[in-house]
Amino acid sequence: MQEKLRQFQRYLDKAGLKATRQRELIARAFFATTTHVSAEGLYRRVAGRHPRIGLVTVYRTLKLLKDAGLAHERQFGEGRALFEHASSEHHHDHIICTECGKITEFENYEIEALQEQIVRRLGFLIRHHKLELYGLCRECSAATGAGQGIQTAEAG
Amino acid sequence: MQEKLRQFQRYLDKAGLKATRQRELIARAFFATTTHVSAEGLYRRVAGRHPRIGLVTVYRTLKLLKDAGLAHERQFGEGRALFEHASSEHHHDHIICTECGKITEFENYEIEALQEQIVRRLGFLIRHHKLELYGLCRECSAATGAGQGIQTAEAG
DNA sequence: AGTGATATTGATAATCGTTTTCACTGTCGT
DNA sequence: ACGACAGTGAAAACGATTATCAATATCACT
Repeated sequence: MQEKLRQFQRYLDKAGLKATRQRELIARAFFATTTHVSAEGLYRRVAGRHPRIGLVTVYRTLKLLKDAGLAHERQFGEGRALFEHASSEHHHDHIICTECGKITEFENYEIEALQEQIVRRLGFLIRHHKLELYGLCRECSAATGAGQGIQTAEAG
Repeated sequence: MQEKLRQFQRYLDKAGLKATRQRELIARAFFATTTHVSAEGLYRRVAGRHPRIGLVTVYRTLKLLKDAGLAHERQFGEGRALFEHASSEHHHDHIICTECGKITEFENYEIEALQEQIVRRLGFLIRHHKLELYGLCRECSAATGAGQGIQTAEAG
C-alpha cells in the first residue's frame, strides 16, 4: 500500500503533475480495496469521510492511476466500468457470477497458447485479449438449485 | 434471407405482435448486412431510402430480432453495441482489429474445453462466455510496419 | 371493405455512466 | 511568500440507449 502510494507520487512527479490531497485520498481508498470497484463505488468510500471530494475527481484520479500503470479498467458486459489493482503478476481473466456479481480471477497458460496459435494462423498481431466466463458461482448455483453441471465428490 | 424474414414474421405472429412496414424494412436491411452493424449504422442504411423511419424503431426492431433468436448483440470494448446474424452454427468468438475495426470470427473447440475445465474446478456453472482478441489484422500490421510476430513465407 | 381495440410509431425527453467546461482554489518551484 | 499554472468541483455536455406520449397503423372480427 505505502509502496504503491509512493509509486503513484513518483509517477505524478515525473509527469509534472501535482500531488494533491484529493489524489492521495482517492489513491489510498483505491489501494485499500480488495475487489473490483466502480468509480461511483470508490467515490462513495471516499465521500463518506471527505464529502467535499467530487465524483469527477475520482474519475480523473482513476485515469491517472491507469496511466501510472497501477490500475486496470475492465468492461464487464454493459454498464459501468470496474477498476482493479494492476499487479505485476501475469495477465488473468475473469469469471463473473450473473446472480451475485462476484468476480473470480483465473489464469490459464494453455488458453493463451491456443489463442496465440489462432491469431498467428489468421495473420493478426495480437495486442491484448479479454476472456470472460459468465455463470453462477458455487453458492448461487447451490441456492437456486440449478444443480446440473456441477460435479461434487458426493455425486459419484 | 426470405427464410429469415419468414421466421421473423412467424415470431411476430406467435408473440401477438404486428408485422409492420417498418419492421419488415429494418429486418430486411439487417439480413442484408454481411458484417456487424450498430443500431445507428443500420438506421443509416434504412433511412437512406425511407427517411421517415426513426432510429428508435431500429432499436426496437433489433430487440425483437434478438427475441426472435435471429440476432445477437455484442459489446466490443466500450461504446456502441454491434449486432450480427444469429446463425444456427456453433458459438464463435471474435478478433477485432484495433486499427481498422475489422472483426473476424473464429471458433476453437479446445479453448471451449479448457474453459469448461476451469469452470468446473472453481465450482461455477457457466452460462456463456466472451472471448475477444484485440490486435492488428494482416493488412494493418503490414501497413504500419509493426512486423514482429508475423511469420510469412518470404521471411525465411 | 369497415370498424375498433390495441400495438406501433416517431419526436422528444429522460437515463446512465463518463467527460468537458469554467471560474475558483491549491500546489510547488522560486 | 509569490505566482504560474495544474487541479478542483458544480454543472453542463456527451453518446448510446430507453421511456413517454399523442398520433397512427395493423388486424381480427364483422
